[in-house]
Amino acid sequence: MKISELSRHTGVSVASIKFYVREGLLSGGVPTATNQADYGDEHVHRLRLIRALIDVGGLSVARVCGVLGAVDDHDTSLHDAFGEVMHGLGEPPATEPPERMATALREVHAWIARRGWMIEPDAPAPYALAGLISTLREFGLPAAIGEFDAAADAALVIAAAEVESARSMPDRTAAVETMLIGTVVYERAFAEVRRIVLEATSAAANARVTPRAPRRATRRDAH
Amino acid sequence: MKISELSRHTGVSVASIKFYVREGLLSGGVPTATNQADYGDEHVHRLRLIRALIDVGGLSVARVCGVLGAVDDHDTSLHDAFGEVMHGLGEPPATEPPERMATALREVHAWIARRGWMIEPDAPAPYALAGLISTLREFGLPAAIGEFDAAADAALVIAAAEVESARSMPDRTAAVETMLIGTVVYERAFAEVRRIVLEATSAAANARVTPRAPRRATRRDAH
DNA sequence: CATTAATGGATAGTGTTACTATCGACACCT
DNA sequence: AGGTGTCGATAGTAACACTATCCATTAATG
Repeated sequence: MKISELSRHTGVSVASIKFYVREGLLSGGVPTATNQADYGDEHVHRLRLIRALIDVGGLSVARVCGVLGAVDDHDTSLHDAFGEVMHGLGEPPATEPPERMATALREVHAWIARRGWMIEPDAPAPYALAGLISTLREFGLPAAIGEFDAAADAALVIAAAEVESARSMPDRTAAVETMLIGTVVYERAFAEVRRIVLEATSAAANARVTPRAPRRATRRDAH
Repeated sequence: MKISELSRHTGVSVASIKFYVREGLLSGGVPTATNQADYGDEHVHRLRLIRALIDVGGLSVARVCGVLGAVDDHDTSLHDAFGEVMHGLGEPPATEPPERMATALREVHAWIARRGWMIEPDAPAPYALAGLISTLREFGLPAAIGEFDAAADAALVIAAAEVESARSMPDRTAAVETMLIGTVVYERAFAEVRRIVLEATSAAANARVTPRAPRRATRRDAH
């Protein structure tokens, strides 16, 4: 496959493909002459993965580069590679005053222990969650940790399915990629589900207050 | 309060505050002289809101401007303002070939109908969800719509609490702001919960395969 | 076989975003 | 009186993600 065909198959411009190769996200094609190289299905696949990470996950090119580095490093186990990936997906440390969220952080850790989960001590997610909880409280929302139990249960089911999908993959790379794409895409999917639910809830609450007679003119209807 | 004090209270540089005022995100202080203006608590609050939208929600300054415009427009109801906000939070339309995700879109709409939700027909979330589902399938993950039922139930509980919090606010602006901050921050919090769960699940699956005797040398331990 | 189009590799340029720095005139504070 | 703070305006900057151009070479086409 020539680079122009790779471009057409993936919808990524030739110039961008060259850019990704330069940046080390994508390996170059196999050279068949001084000015000719051959690209295969693995390039198509990798390119799709890159675009999903950038478009869906909102990662920077540099971040994608790091994450894919962990994917390609065959010396790490599936779980370790996945840990790397999780670490790479997280925001850079918030550099926030950690004492402001010390209470929330204790709650989060207690919650994790209560649920019996094993989390690496330097995982960024608990810190991030604690920061978010204290932000919510700052804005007057109560935000008890128990609110997340139902969300965690929902996530557990999907996570188990994802891990199962990944483990059933033919090779390690495919497994890591599956975890990766699952993490990024399901994460956004959860967010979209939440938005749908939120809109429905808001509409329902609105209907309760302004009940079932939409034809009755209000001040706003006239504007 | 002088601008330098406002800066110290919020951790936002004076130059950035000036920039936000220029861009219309933040109103200027009340001028007390040619070169003096007075800032109040509402500026502190607004600035925190802006930073939360940018840092937590990942919105661009332009997006924040639009969203805050809806917040400040007193001619829209709480629900309508919230709809504006949801619309403003979404990604710009994916410009993806919609036929590729037609199946997923039908499933999403059927699911929404089945759950009895009222969603505005031009809401971006269902399209986004459909796009994500077809991306998942493209990568070999089954992604049935029913997988999201548990997540939706979990979101429902929190959404109801959020709407309740918002409706109990003293004024409309505070209510919209509460919805806004809730949407953005809970969304990220859900994502972090998911990451914690995913890591725990991965660790548990790993432990099952390589059980409780980490000292037993494997091929990989030696590398 | 001549011509046109495409390729690889290299380097330089572009548009956007989110600030940041500087400036001059003026004002507050001690 | 003088040093710092401030306003409003304008210009500059750093990062990012491409995009454009160049050239020697080679594939594809008539």
